[in-house]
Amino acid sequence: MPNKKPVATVPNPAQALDNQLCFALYSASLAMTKVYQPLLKTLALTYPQYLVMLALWEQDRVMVSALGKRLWLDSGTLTPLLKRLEQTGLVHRVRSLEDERRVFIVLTAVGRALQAKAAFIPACIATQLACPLPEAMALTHQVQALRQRLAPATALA
Amino acid sequence: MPNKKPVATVPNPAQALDNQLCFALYSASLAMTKVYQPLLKTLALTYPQYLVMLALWEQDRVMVSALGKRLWLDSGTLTPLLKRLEQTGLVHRVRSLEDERRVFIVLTAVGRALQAKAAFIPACIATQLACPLPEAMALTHQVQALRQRLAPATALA
DNA sequence: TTTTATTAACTTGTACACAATTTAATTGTG
DNA sequence: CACAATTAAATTGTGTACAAGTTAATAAAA
Repeated sequence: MPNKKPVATVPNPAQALDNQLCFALYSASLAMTKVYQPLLKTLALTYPQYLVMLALWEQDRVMVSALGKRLWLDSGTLTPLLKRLEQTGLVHRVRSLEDERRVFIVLTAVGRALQAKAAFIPACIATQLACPLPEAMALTHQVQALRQRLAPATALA
Repeated sequence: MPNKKPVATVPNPAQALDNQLCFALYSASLAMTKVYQPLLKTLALTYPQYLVMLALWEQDRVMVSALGKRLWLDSGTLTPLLKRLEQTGLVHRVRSLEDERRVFIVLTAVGRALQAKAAFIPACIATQLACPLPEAMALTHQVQALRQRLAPATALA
């Protein structure tokens, strides 16, 4: 074992890990994923796939790029994910005839039916959050507002 | 092109994407990463590597598992990341002589010196957040509290 | 109307995350 | 001491994320 003691280097609070909003978001988001995972396993969905399905249950027959805009993800992420959803029979990927660059994502009957099977999840999560609904909603709005403020800094298109 | 119109399926607000705290966190965290990225590029660090360095600047000469506890990450994630940091000369990975299962992570001189070079980042981010500091701190605490509530649900050890 | 520019999706390569398993070392127990 | 149980890190395999570049199709401009 190294024979020196642990070294605390800094007194710069701006660099303290626990003062980083980014780290709070990052670790909370990962922790959230882990809470969803056992529930999603029963549906054979990954967490990002679940988000895609939530978006499609609201509106399907959308272009890959529209889905990306909704989820803040690019085609490099979505294309392989959507191919997996197609392979598991939840969506169809339909090339547009009018404009063959476009691919529309359409729910299959199975994909649409999955919505009812997934309906138990929000309540289940709410229980595990141990957080009053108004408080959870307020936090959701604050985080959405933050994302909105970050968007112009990152959007290139 | 599919000749049917877009289909809005559901009136279940619990399944609405914009009501999901998980999605707010997920997308905000990814957006945050994109804001950091051009800054971190000047330091040749990825975003998770930056978080590891923040942790090590607070305290180095720590076991991989201790670092994992601090960052909520497991050895499957950290081991390859730390090997990359070792290759770029920022840390040493020192196998303990007392207990050869353990690996201590120790900053190199270069790794320690990087802290000063990274000191500009928090202020730069704060500017782009366009968010008053007290508000950002309050949000940080709320998200940390949420993570804390999620932890018992996910912790297995 | 050729040419140029733009667009949409896809592909490639790198780096996470993490479940599940493996390896090796240490500890605990009889 | 033997030996089962535990521990720490590493490995393997799958699935994101995304930058950068490609391909093919459409739109715009000369």
